[in-house]
Amino acid sequence: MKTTGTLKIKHIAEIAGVSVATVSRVINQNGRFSPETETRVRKVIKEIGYVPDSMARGLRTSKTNVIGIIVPDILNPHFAGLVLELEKNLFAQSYSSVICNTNESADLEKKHIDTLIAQHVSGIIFISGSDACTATGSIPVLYLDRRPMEYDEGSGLVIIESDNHTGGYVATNKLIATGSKNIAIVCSKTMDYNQKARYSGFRQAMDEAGLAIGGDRIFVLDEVSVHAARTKILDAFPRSIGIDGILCMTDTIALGVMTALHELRIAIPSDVSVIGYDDAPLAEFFQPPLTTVRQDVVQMAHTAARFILNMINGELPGSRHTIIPVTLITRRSTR
Amino acid sequence: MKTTGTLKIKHIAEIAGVSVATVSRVINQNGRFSPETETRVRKVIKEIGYVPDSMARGLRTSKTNVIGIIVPDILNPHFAGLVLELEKNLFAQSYSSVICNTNESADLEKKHIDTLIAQHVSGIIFISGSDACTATGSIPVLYLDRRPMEYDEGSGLVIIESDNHTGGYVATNKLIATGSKNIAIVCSKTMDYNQKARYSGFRQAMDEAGLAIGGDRIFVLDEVSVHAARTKILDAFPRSIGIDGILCMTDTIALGVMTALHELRIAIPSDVSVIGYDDAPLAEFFQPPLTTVRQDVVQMAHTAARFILNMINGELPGSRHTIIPVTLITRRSTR
DNA sequence: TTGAAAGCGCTAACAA
DNA sequence: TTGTTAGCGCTTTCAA
Repeated sequence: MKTTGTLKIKHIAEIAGVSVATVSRVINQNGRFSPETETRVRKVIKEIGYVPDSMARGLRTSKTNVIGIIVPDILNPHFAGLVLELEKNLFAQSYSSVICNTNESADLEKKHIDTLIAQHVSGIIFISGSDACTATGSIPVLYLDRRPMEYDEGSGLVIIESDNHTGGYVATNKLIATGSKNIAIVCSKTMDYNQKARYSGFRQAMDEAGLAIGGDRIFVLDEVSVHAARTKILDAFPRSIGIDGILCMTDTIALGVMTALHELRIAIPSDVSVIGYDDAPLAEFFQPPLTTVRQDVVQMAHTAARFILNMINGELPGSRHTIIPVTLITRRSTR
Repeated sequence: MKTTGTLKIKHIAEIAGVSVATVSRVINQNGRFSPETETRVRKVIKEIGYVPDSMARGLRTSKTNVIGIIVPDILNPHFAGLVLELEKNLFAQSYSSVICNTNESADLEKKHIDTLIAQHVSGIIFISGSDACTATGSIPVLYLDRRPMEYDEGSGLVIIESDNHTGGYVATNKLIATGSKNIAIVCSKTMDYNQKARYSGFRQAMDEAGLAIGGDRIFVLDEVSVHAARTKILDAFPRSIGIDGILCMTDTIALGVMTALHELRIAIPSDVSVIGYDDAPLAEFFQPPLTTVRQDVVQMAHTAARFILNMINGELPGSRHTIIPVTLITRRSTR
């Protein structure tokens, strides 16, 4: 086994006593060739340790077996989990993943997309929800977890998301079932479609229970961070009256809320129940352990990987709009 | 701005009224061309949104501008941070990153390396500490954070790591300075070189203070996880006597330790001080906020990116063995 | 300062 | 069944 890379298809052809075309046919299993030829060629390839130059091949076929993954923030465990599972599934099908962290910047995202296109990636998975997919030409594209617009049959977009409406609904119902009546909600200024859906679930549950949604019980953060949530609660909570349950749009927010509540000497859950969203890796070790809505990251990524591969092969994805169920994880931050 | 990807250098040349060679020269900043030509060409490129085909370019130059990054676990915030910064630095220099998660499996790592080689990556950064770099042929390779063997001038390895010995040393000294005398240490069964170095710092500090290292105060975990740490402390702590300080090899371990201590109704830090390692994103929100050793992930990644690029360009890396300083972050888990 | 043209290694028509 | 050959889009001599 010599150092790969220096030998070309021409050498294989010469040694095997055939033409380069034949070697190519054997490698790619297309066209016809006699069994003897195939055996001879394969033998030479193996002996000599030949590996086709994926660059030349890619130039010729414009197929790379590389998938671009656009992700807003790989430090967020939810996205990291998605990326990890995606990479795992794709790799198992002989696809490489190029992960592009956008840090929520549209500019950076655009640059990344240009690079991916220049690399001729076979497909792009957007976890970012940006509408930059319009710039991707004819490359198969799919949205995972986030999406750029209200779902519309005619848009032609392929979307895989988790059941955010139900998530918000069951979380709120949990709060209601355990005795909360004056329920607050903490969300971020940039309400994306996921948060909107969670909010609509919240509203449905409140409506069904005949509970009012107080405008002064909707806390809006400038950004999603523990710090922002803590500050907001510290500032606004003392002025609010009678809040006995808080629905947080993410576990990160929930941690900030709980931290503030501790500082205000408000007991969780006896005074106030807190519920999060995502089931972050550490959520079970918060004080108290956090009741939260778990998204099925494995299933989401698995489905996305399958669908993008379908699309690359010119097939239809299993579905244009897939909604993955969520699970309520009950711990001790609710009564 | 049209859809990129379908236009080639030839189109730019036609529109700008020059030859493809000139366009290529402008893009690559080599050869000579008049300032007016350059301006005109750049304008067209920008207007039309042209991006060179990296495949064709790669075929021609046999340079891919892709770096492989081997990482054990992207879900670990420490590694995720490293990867994020690496990707950021590399992207700024027009390099793409292919992130390969090994899940600590040597088999999977080997497969990933084969793929990277077939893709003709320009270089590989190992965050995994595996010795699989021997299989990479003549591709520039560099170790970041972890390494496969005791440092040896003659090995020819390029290693960038953080100052683990000093980290263990200052952490232990913090414990000692705040009154701990019977100090325990929690590490994992698979003591890698980082943990060994932290341990040697611990030992030096203990020696200097004339403190004994009790064999019954060394807790060894089967794996690094909150759960394993919690279980171990719950089981072993009640049998140990007089422990008043605990040095944890990672923040994850520290969280498990603190959780167990809470359950055992042992107060932190008044009964026992706890100190962690890594300064995980959530460490400041633990109850109480965790004193820990922060590694300079940004500097580590920055250095690694610079060095691998050096090596790819046939230069020597800045140094064969770089040690990045650490910082003690004092919070309230120590007295 | 610029252009023409020869490939980089491979695949896929088209011929034989 | 096999071989010949024309490019894929780009960089880079070599000439002008």
